[in-house]
Amino acid sequence: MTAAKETAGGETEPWGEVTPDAARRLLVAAVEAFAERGYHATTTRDIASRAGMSPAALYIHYKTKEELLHRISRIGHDKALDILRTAARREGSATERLADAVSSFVRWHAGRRTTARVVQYELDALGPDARAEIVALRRQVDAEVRGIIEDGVASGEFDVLDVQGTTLAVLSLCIDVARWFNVDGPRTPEEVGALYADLVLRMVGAKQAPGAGRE
Amino acid sequence: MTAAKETAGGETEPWGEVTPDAARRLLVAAVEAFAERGYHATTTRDIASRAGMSPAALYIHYKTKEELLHRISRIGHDKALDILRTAARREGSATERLADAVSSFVRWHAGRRTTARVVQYELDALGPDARAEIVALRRQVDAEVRGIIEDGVASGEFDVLDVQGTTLAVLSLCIDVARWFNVDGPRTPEEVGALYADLVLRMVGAKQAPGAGRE
DNA sequence: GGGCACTCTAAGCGAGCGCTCACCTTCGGC
DNA sequence: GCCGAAGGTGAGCGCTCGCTTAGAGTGCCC
Repeated sequence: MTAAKETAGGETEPWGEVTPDAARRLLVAAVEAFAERGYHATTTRDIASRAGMSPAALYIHYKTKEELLHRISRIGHDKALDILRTAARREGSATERLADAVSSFVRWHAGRRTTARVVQYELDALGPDARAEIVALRRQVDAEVRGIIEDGVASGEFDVLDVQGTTLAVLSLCIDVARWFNVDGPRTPEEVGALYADLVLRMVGAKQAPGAGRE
Repeated sequence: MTAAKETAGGETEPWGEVTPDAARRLLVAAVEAFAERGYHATTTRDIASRAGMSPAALYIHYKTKEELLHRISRIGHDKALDILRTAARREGSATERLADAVSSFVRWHAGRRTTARVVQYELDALGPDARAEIVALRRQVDAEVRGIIEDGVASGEFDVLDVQGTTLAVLSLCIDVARWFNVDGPRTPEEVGALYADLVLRMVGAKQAPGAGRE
């Protein structure tokens, strides 16, 4: 009642699982700051002031600046993995599932670009233990995409020489969207998602798009 | 005579254009440090000690730490642009030129990964003026690739719906190699270059590889 | 063989960093 | 109406940062 939900729109509330309200405000401020300037160029004073608090308040909710990055990275990777799993395990042909996976994964990287940027590009700033945890999640991400491609090869839908290499390329293409996507640019996340789904289906030699094809 | 050339092998001497010997050693040290830990996490003391000098020696050859990054970024972008121009302006079909451009561009990003990483991922650490200069070079990079794709569409070799979007995706795919490529990994830069050339030809709907095709 | 330009070092300055500590609120339970 | 837990602040500690300064070593020109 003191403060209403502040996020604008769309899908599930982004950082709803971060429970004390002040902790969530700090975390959102950290995501913005890390995305804009990078982890190492961001100061704890900057994060706190974006959240409307004093520098000391940060340490009531987080032990260190690195713990903030760790929490952000963990939640972000969970979300990314969830998106891919949902697409990979739905009903439909491998072609449909791959197109769905790529377009939704790309939509997330473009639409939630600030989060995705931190999640994908600040991995090296984590300490060894936290890094290992995140790397394990990334391997699961890789496995989901590889699984769809393997299904398509097995069913004869796809024509792929190097499954692991192609998986890597597909993921790389999607992830890099967080680097170049510009909110003020000419493309919407949906448009980029549709374009990329088409490009990826071409990469795997699919017989072409499920519905979105040219005439 | 006191100290021989130290680089191992291949192509043109990488930082040969940096003239006082000490300035080159500092610049090479900075490339390594920036690539490993990022610009903001690298200290001037770290750079100087990698070059075997005292911290103050850096400021004899460079005004600031940022000037070092600027010089690295400038030389690196010149090199990247040179690679693409060479491929784009050789003789041959659009298919051959695109395959050549992608495979050589990818070979550079994988083989000179440390340099490429700094060049592609530390742009935001530059000040407005230096950034503007580099962004102009990037537009030329984009224009070279777009030119080849437009040629292929005009000649009927390629089937592309969104030329600018596809150009962006091709470049994005190549650039991201600098993020994930691992020197100790299972693939050589040449293998990745060949794989990526094949994938890109598929993306543009080329009638398939010029020589490297399956049977 | 003295002067000078060039290169480099030892020492350290002011600033800003991540983080801590002593203390002050607010508020539900009894 | 008092109490303790939870959440917050202002001040500041110890440290390291980018960068500067005074001066030493070296080689080349005349």
